[in-house]
Amino acid sequence: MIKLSKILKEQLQVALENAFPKSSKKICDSGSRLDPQLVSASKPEFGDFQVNGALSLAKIIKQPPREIANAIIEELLKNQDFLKICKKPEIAGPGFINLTLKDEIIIQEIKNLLIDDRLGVPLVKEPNSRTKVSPVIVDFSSPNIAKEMHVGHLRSTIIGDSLARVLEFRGYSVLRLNHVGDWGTQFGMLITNLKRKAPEVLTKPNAINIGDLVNFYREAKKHFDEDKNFKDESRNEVVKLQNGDQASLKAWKLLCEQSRREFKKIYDYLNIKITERGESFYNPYLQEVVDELDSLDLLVNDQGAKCVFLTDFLGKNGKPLPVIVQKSDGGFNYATTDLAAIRYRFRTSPHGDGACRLIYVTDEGQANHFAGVFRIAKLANWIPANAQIEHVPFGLVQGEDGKKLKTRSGETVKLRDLLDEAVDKAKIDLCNRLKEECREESDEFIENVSRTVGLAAVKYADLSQNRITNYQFSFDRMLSLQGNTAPYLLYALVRIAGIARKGGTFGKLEYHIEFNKSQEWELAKKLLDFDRIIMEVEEELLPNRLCNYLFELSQIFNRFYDQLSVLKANEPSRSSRLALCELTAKTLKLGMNLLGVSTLERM
RNA sequence: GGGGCUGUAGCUCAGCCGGAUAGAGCGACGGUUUCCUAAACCGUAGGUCGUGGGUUCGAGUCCCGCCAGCCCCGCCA
Repeated sequence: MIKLSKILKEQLQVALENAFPKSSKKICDSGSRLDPQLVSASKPEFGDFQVNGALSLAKIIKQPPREIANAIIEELLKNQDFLKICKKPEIAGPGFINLTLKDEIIIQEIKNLLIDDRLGVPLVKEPNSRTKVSPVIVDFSSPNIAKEMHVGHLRSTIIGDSLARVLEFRGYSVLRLNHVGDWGTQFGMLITNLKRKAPEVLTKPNAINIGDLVNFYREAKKHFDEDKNFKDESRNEVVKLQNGDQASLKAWKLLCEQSRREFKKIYDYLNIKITERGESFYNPYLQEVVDELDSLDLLVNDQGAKCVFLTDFLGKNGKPLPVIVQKSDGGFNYATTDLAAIRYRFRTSPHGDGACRLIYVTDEGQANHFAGVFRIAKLANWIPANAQIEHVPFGLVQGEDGKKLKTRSGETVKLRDLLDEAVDKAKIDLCNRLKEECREESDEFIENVSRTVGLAAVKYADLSQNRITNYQFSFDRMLSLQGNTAPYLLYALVRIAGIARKGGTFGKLEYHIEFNKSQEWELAKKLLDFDRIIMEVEEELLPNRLCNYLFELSQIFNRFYDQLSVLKANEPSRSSRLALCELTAKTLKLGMNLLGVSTLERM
């Protein structure tokens, strides 16, 4: 319905300018236009849209709001195009104008959506366009090599994937980057341990697996902390690695490959596509970054470390915040890598990605770090004028006690274990219900349903909450069959699939549609709102807006389903209701797909 | 000390660029099944939007102060 609301906005604008030419000209001369403030109605009894502009314009125009509203309406009534779209506008309250769409317009819109795979969501570029659209980069997930993924990676992975999906659907070319921790001092001890414990892995491929590797990490850490010789050797190993020693590089590569294989299992399980480009990728650019900052006179040598002091960010004691880009030992740190990454990602090919928008999905704790790094990138002129760079922060995953989520024994929860537990619980619920309902289903059905429900529950629970706040993780709540949960949405879809199985025909070419019940109108109007929501998610990068919409849609559908029969209705209601079912299913499927959630026909 | 985020019903949370009488879900209480999956639907109860000011036709929303919780603040990421 965004097309319609654009048309209405333009008509209102014209009406406003015709009604108040003097004020309008004044505003126009100052470079803007009078804003009618058209928004969707806050309540059904106010119609479909409300115009708030008359209230705030009262001061500028120097007339009471209701008079202004009246004048706007008079102008609107002269416009034949407007009269085709809306019923007679009404003034309400202190000066709101309520607009209600004509029935035939809504029905026409529903028909349009039924044959539109994009459900009204515009493409950012034409499919045939030859001009290359610069990519949007979504930087998300980013686990560390040689460690297992844990809860800490959950939100970034799920939210990042969903945002990437929405941007892709809008037609952007999206580069999903996994900025894995594949470089740094920890590799010294890992390689040392590897060389001591299992020298054969350097000659034979695939001689270790991640389970061992994780133990290796623990072991290495222990030796490093306790054994002085080991420590020295590790430090030496870091230097060898950085200097490109062949054996060390081989060991490093092996570690990365093994890790990568293990990460891929999780991404495949979650149906998430991501391209690995670790920190090490930017190694060749680190010195350039420091040199360039130096040539711009941004660097200060402080206690041996090269720092950029940010005068508009205050650190301790009210002094400018220092950001270290080269340590006193000559090494680089994460700020340097992040700067090199920003520089590379915005630079044009072949020396960069040529991105137009850069999105970082990390926890809120890194807000300061990114603010500082972004500021330096701006000072160094690495961010093109039209480009956007954004940190998309999210809150902590907490247990039901409100503290950081841990296992019963107090350890970090492994991502794989968490997903398995969700699927197991979904399976138990499913089997109980099958028993109660005396249903017989194949093992394959049970496995598929429990996996889909379990993973959907985990993803949806995370996405359905405003990402900025801390998120209280609860298997019971997310798997609950009531409320704003994945199973509730999946169930609405299953009900529609049931109608299709028992005689409903979807995918017609011609639709004859007539509505005469409030439940039909309410559902129809909700369906028209999908495109607006997607645009909003793209702009605000808040997937919970989409979840909210899908939940409300499911609620409205369930009411419709409960109170009106579809297959047993007489024509033309039967066909009209079938059309609503079809469009509801399309909308739910597309919406959940954009959340990265798979759907089911039966459950 | 400086900075960021958060504070809305018993619990978990929505709340759009400031807009009409602040919304869901869970939990509680009451009701609905010859019918397309009742995993649903309908109804009742529940609020000083942390707090004190300010801005204005209008503030949960914007600005300032305060309180509480979490996080960050030079060689980890």
